[in-house]
Amino acid sequence: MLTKRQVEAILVQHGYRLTQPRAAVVEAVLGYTRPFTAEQLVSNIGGGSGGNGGNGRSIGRATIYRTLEILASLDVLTRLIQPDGHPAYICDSLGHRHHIVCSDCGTAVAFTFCPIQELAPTLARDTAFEIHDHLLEVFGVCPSCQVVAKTAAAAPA
Amino acid sequence: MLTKRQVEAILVQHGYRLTQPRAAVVEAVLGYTRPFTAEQLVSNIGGGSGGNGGNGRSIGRATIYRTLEILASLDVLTRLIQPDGHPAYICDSLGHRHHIVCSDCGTAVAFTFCPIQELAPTLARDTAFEIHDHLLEVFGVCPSCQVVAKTAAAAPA
DNA sequence: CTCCAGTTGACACCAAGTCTCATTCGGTGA
DNA sequence: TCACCGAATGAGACTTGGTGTCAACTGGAG
Repeated sequence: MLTKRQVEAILVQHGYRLTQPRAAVVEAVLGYTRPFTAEQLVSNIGGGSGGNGGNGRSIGRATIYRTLEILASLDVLTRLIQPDGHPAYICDSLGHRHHIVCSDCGTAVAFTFCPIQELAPTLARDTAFEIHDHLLEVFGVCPSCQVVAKTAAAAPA
Repeated sequence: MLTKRQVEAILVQHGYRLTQPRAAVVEAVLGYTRPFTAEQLVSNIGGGSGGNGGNGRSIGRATIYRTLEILASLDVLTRLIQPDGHPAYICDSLGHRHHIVCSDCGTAVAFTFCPIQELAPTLARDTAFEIHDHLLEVFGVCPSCQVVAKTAAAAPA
């Protein structure tokens, strides 16, 4: 997992300024252990109620969206699609990876193996397409939600 | 490819009424050879300009969204994600399939081979998740757009 | 310390999709 | 054929998620 320092270094390396709002977004983003939406971040550190931890400044909606876009372009964040179809972000190590997301609690587990990389040559040959990119998300139920579901089924209210 | 009759039969089989707006949506949907968005359909057969073919009735936005949802739930339509991240629909034969979509012109080609079905057992074992569903889209450039791109590169304005 | 370009926050705007509700209509039973 | 009933419809307000604009601010180089 990346640290705040590392992310800040990446930003500076790419010519982005290190501002307080950006630091706050980075800190918030690193605090999430599961996928979060831009709007969640807006309601956490933008305007509204506190829970900010450090300063009392509120961060603009546009700034949050812009910063997320920058972090995603630097591969600090991965953009993924939630089971409900909405886009979300998740922060984990660098590199190409996909996620398996729990439909109940939203927990995401990354896996680095990408079946598309194997499939691509065949697919390119069969369809004559030049393959540039792909989108892969797997949805299911995580171990702890499975336990909850079984418990609920065994002892219905 | 399904016919209008077949789709109407599927609707009736599942207890849905066969109404004029639904028939119009089905007809419009079957007319598309590439992915279309709900909003495209709204501007085609809802309100606005004609091009309706048969009757001059305009179909409500809500009705179109509702009908698309029904058709998708009956597997008549497949819901997919466009290169720009927006959801779209495509109408092809029944059954589980994925699409490779051209980032330039939007042409989609289906492929029935699903790498996730092979990957699922391993993934379930490694992550302890119970796998229920997945989302896979491949993006690239179709043969004709490749030709266009090469022609444009060879003879720049 | 000064300066300036990058960045910010506020807010208007837009697009896509959902919700509500009075009205309409398809299909069934008489 | 007709009446009836509940599903379906259309209009439009509303919600949600995201973008664009612009004056003011600020990090950091000199």
